Amino acid sequence: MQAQYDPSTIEAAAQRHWEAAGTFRATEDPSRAKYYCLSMFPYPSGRLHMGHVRNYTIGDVISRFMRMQGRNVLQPMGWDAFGLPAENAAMANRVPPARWTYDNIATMKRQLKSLGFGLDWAREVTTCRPEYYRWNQWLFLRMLEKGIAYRKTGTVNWDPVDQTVLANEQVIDGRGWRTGALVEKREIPMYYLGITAYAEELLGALDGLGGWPERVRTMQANWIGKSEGVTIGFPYELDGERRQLKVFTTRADTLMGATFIAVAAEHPLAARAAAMRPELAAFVEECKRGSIMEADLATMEKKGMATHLCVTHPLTGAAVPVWVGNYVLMGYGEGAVMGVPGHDERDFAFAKQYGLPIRQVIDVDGRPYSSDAWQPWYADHGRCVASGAYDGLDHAQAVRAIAADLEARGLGARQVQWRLRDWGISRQRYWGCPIPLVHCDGCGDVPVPEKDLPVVLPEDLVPDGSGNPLAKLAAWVNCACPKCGRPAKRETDTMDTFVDSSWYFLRYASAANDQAMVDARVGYWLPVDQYIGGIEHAILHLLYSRFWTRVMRDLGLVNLAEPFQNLLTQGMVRNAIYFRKPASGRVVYYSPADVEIETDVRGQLVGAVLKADGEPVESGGIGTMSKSKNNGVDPQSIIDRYGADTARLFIMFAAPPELSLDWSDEAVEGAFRFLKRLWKAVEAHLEAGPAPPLETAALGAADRALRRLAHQTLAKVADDYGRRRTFNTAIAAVMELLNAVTRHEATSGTARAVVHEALEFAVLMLSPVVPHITHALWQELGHARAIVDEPWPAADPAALRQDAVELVVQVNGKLRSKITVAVDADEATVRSAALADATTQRFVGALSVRKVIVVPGKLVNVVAN
RNA sequence: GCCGAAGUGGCGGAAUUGGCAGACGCGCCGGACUCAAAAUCCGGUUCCCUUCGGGGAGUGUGGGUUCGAUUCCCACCUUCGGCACCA
Repeated sequence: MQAQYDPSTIEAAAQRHWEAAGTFRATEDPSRAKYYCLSMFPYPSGRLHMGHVRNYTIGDVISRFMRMQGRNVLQPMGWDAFGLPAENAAMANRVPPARWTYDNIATMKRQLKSLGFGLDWAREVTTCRPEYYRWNQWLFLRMLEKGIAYRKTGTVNWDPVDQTVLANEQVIDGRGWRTGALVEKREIPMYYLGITAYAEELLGALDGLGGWPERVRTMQANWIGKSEGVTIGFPYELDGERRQLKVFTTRADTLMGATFIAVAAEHPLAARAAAMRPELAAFVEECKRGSIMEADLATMEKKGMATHLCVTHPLTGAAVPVWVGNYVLMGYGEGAVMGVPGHDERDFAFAKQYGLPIRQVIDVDGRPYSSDAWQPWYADHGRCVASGAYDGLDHAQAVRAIAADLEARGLGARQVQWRLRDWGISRQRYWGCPIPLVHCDGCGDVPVPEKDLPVVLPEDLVPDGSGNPLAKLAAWVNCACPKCGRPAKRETDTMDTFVDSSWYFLRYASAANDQAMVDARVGYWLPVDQYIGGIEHAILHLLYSRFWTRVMRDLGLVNLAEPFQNLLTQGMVRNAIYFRKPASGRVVYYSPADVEIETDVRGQLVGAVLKADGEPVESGGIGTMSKSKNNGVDPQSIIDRYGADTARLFIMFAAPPELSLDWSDEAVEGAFRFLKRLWKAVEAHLEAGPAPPLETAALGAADRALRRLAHQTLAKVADDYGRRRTFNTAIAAVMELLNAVTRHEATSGTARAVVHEALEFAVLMLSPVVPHITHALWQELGHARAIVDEPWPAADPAALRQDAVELVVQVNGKLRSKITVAVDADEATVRSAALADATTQRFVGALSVRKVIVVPGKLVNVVAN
């Protein structure tokens, strides 16, 4: 056996074996229990980053562990290959997005292989290939037929200089990223998918997703945002016609306190009033500028302007002024809200600013109300006051009574409102799946017939930042109308890339089928048993996938509603941030690899200097690895230097998967050191010659203790991998076992036999995390079968047996002593043993014992005073 | 702003159902080996006090429940993730 651990040769050998044996090729086998382990597929951005390594290592550990548990494992991989970064790269390098994307895929695939992930590459999916996205188009047309997909206008960011639509991330401080021009909002026709029709089901089914983190279910529930309230009509007359201005509210009990109405800038009534007053028109225009992002809308200064129109209060008949408010969203509810300054904080601030009346109509436990300053309890539920017939009613009673009265007059109805909006999928971008429609002057929007699918995206265009290059390609745009045959134009919008990722997990199970989107194999593999990905996808991607799967169910294509049975959301990978801020000019960030840390004698950080010039740099704390902060670590550099196993071990050991993980060069070194120690421990054991067979009856106390630890560790590690998913504690437990093995006096034959068993267990238990070194060590330990095909070993109950157990003794809750009692000692025996203990007595002293609490197998607490 | 998390030694973290706070690893200190260094191995390492037996404090802050709280409850502070055209 090699005395030195040499990762590069053993990793190449292990990978060759898996490749040659087709180890990870998954085949449907109804006689075996399947396990579908899915990691979120990457966007091919260039090279793998540490977030990918973390994601895929977690998936690979689970896959390999489940394989050892006897499951028929499917672990596929693919590429989320459409998207904006490819267009940005195209502009920067004048290379078509397709070339850039395919080159990146080749690089990243090589990297994934070098990390030793057990992936079934025969099922690889690439979303920018026509054989994949043709099914996006096909299903979109089915949705159009069913009315699930439909057309309406939507708001986009418009760059007036480049004459192009901007993504939110291309808008920086309200200006276009390339031109610096002030961004405008613009209404354009788009295609939407009716996810709101599924809102009730998507919300209700969350309860059944016990394998998902509670926080993700809560976030989804809040996102869907079911609120039960009342739609209220405020009557008014316009052009001699009686109309109603509708608002939605969950606080109909405060209707008597409504002193104004605020409408969105895009509301028809605002447009109508603006036509008569230039200053209002200017204000409406101002509101239409600026961000379409909710975070910006929520934090911007609340502004308004009177329309000088009034509507009638539906209960009192009083005139209520209508204002335009920049904080009212056209997309939510009716695009208008009733202003109740007395009991809503935002309305209160608005009323104060514009001198609108503030009225108390809810009493909370008789607390004194003053309209001078807002108090948080003003928004609490209470009883109606100054509300005429409704005085004295509580929240629920008042809502019911007011809704009934409004309904009787035809001025309102109880209604369920959703925060969730329909999913706009049109993108005015080139590098995406073409929306299969043709615009004909005579026939309107005509779907491309199924026989003409796919509508293939040309792959050789280079975008220049001004508009969509597809629109400039006459040969592609101009076509014949499928209905009347006359000249027509293709739709140049492409689909949101979330469409691609909403069903790729189904395609893996139906790989290479060119006749259908999905086939019967979905029935065997789905649902996904374990899905792993970043917490940043907790809402959108997961919600869209749940929706899309239901649509396919309703179209009779699949027989399931929930695609992901268990979900693990992994945390971010972070690293230190260092920078200098020159007196003039921009902040410069330095890679932590180029910075020398200075510590005091306790190891506490006192300063940092740049290696290049020895001058100090400032510390910016710790943040997510990113290009902008220059604090990323290229996984390739770790693989090249230490091997894939060290990279995998470090990343799994440094933190539990759900928490963010802080990079540490020293800890990587530590992981490498552990693997060297493991190698050396096996080598030293084998050097001493073959170990005799294990004779359990002949073991001494020390041998029995080591054997017990080895068998206990088997159960602990299986629980950590399989149930708790705390890979860090699993690895720590094997480290403890290895520490015990190396400390063990292994001179006798029986001792060597126990050590041999413990080493085999350690190697088997580590094999999901570090598959290459354990592949080699397993061979060295004398096994012909590859370790990847070995089952998880069974613990021997006899090895776990224990006669005596140590208990903690507390006096008044403080640890004071320890006693050893027989494992089956009854409570009275334990109690008297604790009280008889000399150290316990010293602390009890003259105090009288009030109570003795015995927790079997754990502790005794003596309460005395 | 709204929604969701997380705060424990010098650092990453452990404590699984309310029961020994700090497992495991990093760093640091001391020692062995070496001409020397690296590598490796051994020992120590929460803080404060100590007559070296031990004693006291301690899990972001402030309160509460309990024989017992890192764990449960209330309020607050800080940091991080998402907010619909980044993926």
